[in-house]
Amino acid sequence: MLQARRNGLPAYKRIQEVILKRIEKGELHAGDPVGSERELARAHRVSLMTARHALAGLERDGMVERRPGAGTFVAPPKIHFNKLMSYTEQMLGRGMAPCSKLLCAKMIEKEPEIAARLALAPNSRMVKIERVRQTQAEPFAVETCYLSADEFSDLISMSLATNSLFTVLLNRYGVNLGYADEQVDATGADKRMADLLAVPEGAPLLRIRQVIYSTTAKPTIYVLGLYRPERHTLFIRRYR
Amino acid sequence: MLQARRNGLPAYKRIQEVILKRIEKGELHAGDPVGSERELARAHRVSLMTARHALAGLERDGMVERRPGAGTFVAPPKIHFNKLMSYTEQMLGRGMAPCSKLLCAKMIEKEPEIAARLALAPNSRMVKIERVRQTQAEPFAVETCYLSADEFSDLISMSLATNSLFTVLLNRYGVNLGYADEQVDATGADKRMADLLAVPEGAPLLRIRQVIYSTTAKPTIYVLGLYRPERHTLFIRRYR
DNA sequence: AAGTGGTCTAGACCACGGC
DNA sequence: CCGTGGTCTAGACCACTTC
Repeated sequence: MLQARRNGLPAYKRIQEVILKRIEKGELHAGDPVGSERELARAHRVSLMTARHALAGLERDGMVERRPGAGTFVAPPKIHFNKLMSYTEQMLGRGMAPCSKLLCAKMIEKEPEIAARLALAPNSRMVKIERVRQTQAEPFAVETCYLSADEFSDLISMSLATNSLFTVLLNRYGVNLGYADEQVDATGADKRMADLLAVPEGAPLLRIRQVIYSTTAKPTIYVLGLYRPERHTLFIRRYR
Repeated sequence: MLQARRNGLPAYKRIQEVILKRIEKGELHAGDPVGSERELARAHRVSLMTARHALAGLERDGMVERRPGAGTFVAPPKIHFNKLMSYTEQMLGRGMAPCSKLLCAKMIEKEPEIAARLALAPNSRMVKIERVRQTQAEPFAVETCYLSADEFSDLISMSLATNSLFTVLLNRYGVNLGYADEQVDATGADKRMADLLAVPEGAPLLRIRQVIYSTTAKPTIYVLGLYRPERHTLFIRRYR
């Protein structure tokens, strides 16, 4: 019969999308059976192996659980550990309104240490964007982003107060972000930070240095974040 | 022909093991082709789908990279991000000698907040183990572990100065640790910590609270760690 | 053009779970 | 017992990369 490939999609992906949509719509809840391999194969008129491939993929993504001899069931909603999310996404995920104040958006050069983090030549021009993150009127973080000026020159003129940097990068430049390496430690607030974050000078702050890579493994953004510990905790899950 | 299942192993796992062993032995290096699906199928006398299944599994585990139209190649050795490792394992992995000083190992009770982290009744008895971690003579962390006294009562009499807690748990109690949830923030050193870590009072410290779960998802150890930031940085990789 | 991975078929037997 | 997922066969066509 050969794959019909309506939608241009492989059969196994079509099956996955049907199941995902049913979960999304609320037709299927955690613990509900999603249908056996044989059922799905019959319903979608594909072979067993193809239905199986579809379910195996969903299991790998943590969407379903397969229990030998029993069936395949919708997995309980996962807490997203170790996920790379923009500030906007993080806030919305917690049901809060993202709110930040732009401190500066300008060109810099001769910052060889920062350039090195982005794998650029030592004296490369870079865009620097500094923002205070806040909940209501209370500041809880200062985040400073650096990007290559060559690639993202007109970023400084964009409305980053209202748009997520991630979104701008994707829509304006077609850059998809893939993963990030973070370096976490603690430091004391200097005078300026103390002022911006409304804490005493020398107060302990959580410092996160983050290099965000595109899906093509190119270092794209360097972020230096300083967080008030009583207002921001980092959650990590480690696996054996 | 039916699967012969010598070794009692499925064919695809046998194929995986053969490849993994060749990498381990140094016969195959990063970038080397591991053989095409068709080659492997012929060599192991299995069908294409089975050889394919073997390679797909290795790819999921990050051991090989598959490039359509080109072939399947040994993946570059991966840095172990977000891995749950004992202090001993971490030190050995960096080529350093693990060294720690036991401050106390005793029974406690009436610590409802800690008991709650381990999903125990509020007034449960627990084992408390407090250790200073150091490189040479320089202290860089204080780690305090809590475990259920019911299950691990004779832990206090064991030689934790020489043995990894992870190892003791596995060998003595048959407990296999699976994953951990960490909560990271910053705090200031109180008088006692300042003393133990040889820093000024109020100095910023990285604080990591960790609940370590067994492979059966049972909360087993609660660890409170305080780290000197200039001597200890946390590395995390986040994925999109 | 030859070879590779990606998708797919239409069957098969096995071990295991729940009734 | 019957249905489930887990493994496997012996073929096939497609899109792609490499030469």
